[in-house]
Amino acid sequence: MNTHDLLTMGDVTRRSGYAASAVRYYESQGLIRAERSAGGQRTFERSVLRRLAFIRAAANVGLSLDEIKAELDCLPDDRTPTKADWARMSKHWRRRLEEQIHALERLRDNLDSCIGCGCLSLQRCRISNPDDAAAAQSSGAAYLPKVLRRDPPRRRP
Amino acid sequence: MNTHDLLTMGDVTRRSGYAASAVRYYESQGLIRAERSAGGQRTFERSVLRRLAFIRAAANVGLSLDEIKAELDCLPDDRTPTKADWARMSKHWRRRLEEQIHALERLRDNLDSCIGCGCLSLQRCRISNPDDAAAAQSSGAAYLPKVLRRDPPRRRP
DNA sequence: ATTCAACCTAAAGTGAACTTGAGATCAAGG
DNA sequence: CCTTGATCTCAAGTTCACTTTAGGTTGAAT
Repeated sequence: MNTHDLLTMGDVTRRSGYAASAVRYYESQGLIRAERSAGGQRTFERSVLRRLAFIRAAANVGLSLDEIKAELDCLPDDRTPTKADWARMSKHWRRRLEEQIHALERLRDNLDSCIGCGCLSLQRCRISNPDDAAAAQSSGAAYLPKVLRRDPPRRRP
Repeated sequence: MNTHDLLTMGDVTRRSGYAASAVRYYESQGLIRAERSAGGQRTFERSVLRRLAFIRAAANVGLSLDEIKAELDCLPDDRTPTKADWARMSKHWRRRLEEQIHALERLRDNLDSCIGCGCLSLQRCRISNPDDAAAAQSSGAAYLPKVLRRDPPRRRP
């Protein structure tokens, strides 16, 4: 560990939990920045740890690296983020989180009601038999909460 | 649309919302089954729509195709699933859904408390500054809910 | 001075989940 | 019969988010 306020790659991997290859990749994609020592080795400012933590959390919320980069780009890395910066970003996240939570809750509740409804044959239960609804309406899988619906193919982050 | 009770590829793509290539892929992976017409074209039983809806929902819950296949393999496709079949599978899902929901809620609440806590500089707030906690403890990103933590590298579906 | 872990780069590889392309065949209407 | 649109197969390509490999350099400790 470096007592100086610049971090080595080793410091960063140990403290962020990311592999060096991932850290280098994030740098190559412009998500984090690194200076170089005389010999060409990376040196990081402490703030990179915050950015990496942010990246992990955002990825967990389901943002793609491109989206994360877009968010980070609004956060000038030469100054400490202000409350306004943070609030702006979190509004974004929060909406996403809430959507995910509600979508999952709806899905869960549909499961519950299906089990509870006694529709043994699964013939008329909406969740188990969405094809009829689809045939009647035209769009397939209509019972799925919108946020979770991956329309035609998945776009997978 | 076919009035017969066997479906063509076109019926299936229209009614499931999946692309033909995806349907063929799922067949190749053993997630769904198809008979063949004299000329070699696929014909599907209606139940394939249920399976496809199941696949989409399960994928949305975050199951990989392998996991989905494992679940589907417990569902004999020659008979209508019983309540027991369904209950068994849903127990699996439900736990997963609940974990995801709780994890997201915890993340959201952390965001809230961070915004509410007035830590303008983000210097001492745990969510914005997990590096200090990490340094003190040793494991990085300790504030992330366990289910969401993607430890070293991502496991990405 | 030597050693050796820690770093570096560039390019290629990985796995999941599909999609695309090429070229051939099928099925149904006119 | 002919045309047209739907399908077929098989191989190869795509995207994402990294990791692995190979081979060379750095820098702190002995």
